[in-house]
Amino acid sequence: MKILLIEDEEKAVKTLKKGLNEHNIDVDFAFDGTKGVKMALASEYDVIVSDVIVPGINGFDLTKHLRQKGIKTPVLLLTALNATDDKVLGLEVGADDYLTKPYEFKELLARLKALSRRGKEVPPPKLILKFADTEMNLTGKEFIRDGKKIELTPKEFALMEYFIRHQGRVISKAEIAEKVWDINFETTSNVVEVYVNYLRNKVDKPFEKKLIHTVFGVGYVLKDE
Amino acid sequence: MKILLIEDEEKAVKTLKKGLNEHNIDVDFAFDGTKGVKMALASEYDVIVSDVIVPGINGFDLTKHLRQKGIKTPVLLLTALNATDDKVLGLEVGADDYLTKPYEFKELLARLKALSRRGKEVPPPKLILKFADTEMNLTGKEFIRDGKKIELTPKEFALMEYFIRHQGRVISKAEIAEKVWDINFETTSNVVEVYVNYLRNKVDKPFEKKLIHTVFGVGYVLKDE
DNA sequence: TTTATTGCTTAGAATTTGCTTAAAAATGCC
DNA sequence: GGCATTTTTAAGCAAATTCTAAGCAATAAA
Repeated sequence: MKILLIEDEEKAVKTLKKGLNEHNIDVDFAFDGTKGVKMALASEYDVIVSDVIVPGINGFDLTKHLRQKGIKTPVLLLTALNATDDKVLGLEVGADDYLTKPYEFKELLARLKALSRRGKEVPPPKLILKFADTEMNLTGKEFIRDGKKIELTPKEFALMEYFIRHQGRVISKAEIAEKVWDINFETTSNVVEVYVNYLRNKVDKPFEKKLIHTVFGVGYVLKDE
Repeated sequence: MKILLIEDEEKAVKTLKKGLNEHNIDVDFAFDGTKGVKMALASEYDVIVSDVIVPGINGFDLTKHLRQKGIKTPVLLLTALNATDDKVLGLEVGADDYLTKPYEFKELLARLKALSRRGKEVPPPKLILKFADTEMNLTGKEFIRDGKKIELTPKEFALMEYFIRHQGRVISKAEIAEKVWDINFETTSNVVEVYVNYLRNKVDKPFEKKLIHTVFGVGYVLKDE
């Protein structure tokens, strides 16, 4: 196992490093948050352990930062405070566990093992929908056509997903409004048309084959013709 | 959207209710499983969210119970950290999704939306009318003769549908005007004639056999002769 | 054969429906 | 709170459909 330790008390680092090494755990360390973020981005760790109060970026912000960058490595925060609010904040921010000082080395070890196991858990099954030469990753919100990634906004993505889930069937604008926009009443809005237009610009225009077809007076169909 | 939340931690309920309400989601809640089942049977929800460990009936048994009663509302179970076995059991029992605590509110929201959408999906019954060598798909507004697809405008389609539904019977122009155009009074308009002409051009002209026949002074018949 | 009636065909005017664009409003992020 | 992005609204334009009207063709009765 390999962990990243972010801690500014030199003595603590030394003790921990020694203790952990004895249990076959490699330890990289950083003395401040800024350095810590850089290291976390640079290499893969099983767990990141950070004191909440360190120079530069503090533990909370560090966690937030990493999560925003898409780093999902489990984070264990260490703090002297036993404030419940801090714990809540820590978890909100994306940390996975919390340990208040002073703690027993055994406890730290146990949690590290648990977190490491968790990090290695098989990621939840990737939900992927496919249609013609397109592919959409529902968990990653990624849409690809002909190998090229296409950036879609959330609404565009939801609309495309609805199309793919009902490929080959003609879908009325009212149905789309209801299922994708949650509009249950008659509406004069033309959002659906606007978004179909947006989708076409991104998904169809750059390609030879068109996938979204209009059925006049009825709605739209997604088909490969 | 309206969900049922079964959770015994009062604080969690409060937080969730507030957060969900902000996203336009109505929340009913029950503090124990027994009450939860009763409520689920009494009203319709888009999604049921239940902690696995609640007083009375637990999340698994609750799901099983509801499924036995024929309730198909999607169920999202909340389980404690690292309980991989729980996941498997939950899904076997008929739950639709699981979320391990601690979870991000965003994630919960995303899954609720996904589940709500799934619950509302109803496989559309394909309505197809057939006559002679023609076939019409009422949901897709597709008309086919002799394997060849023929594009019809909405009015043309409606007229053809009326013909097929009354195949073999002589239909007066007044009847067509009333049933297809919603014209209930005497009219001097010749729309019906015009549209029969349009239909003939598309449906009969390119083929040997004619299907639409004029009965002079009376009306039209659809027959295969 | 003539004539009145009924039906057919056609062009284009009127209407409806869909597309596109820009800007305003709302949302989310630092 | 300001900024960037996303979503919605609104209006004008384009395309397709629907309808009207007029002339022509077919039919039936005289």
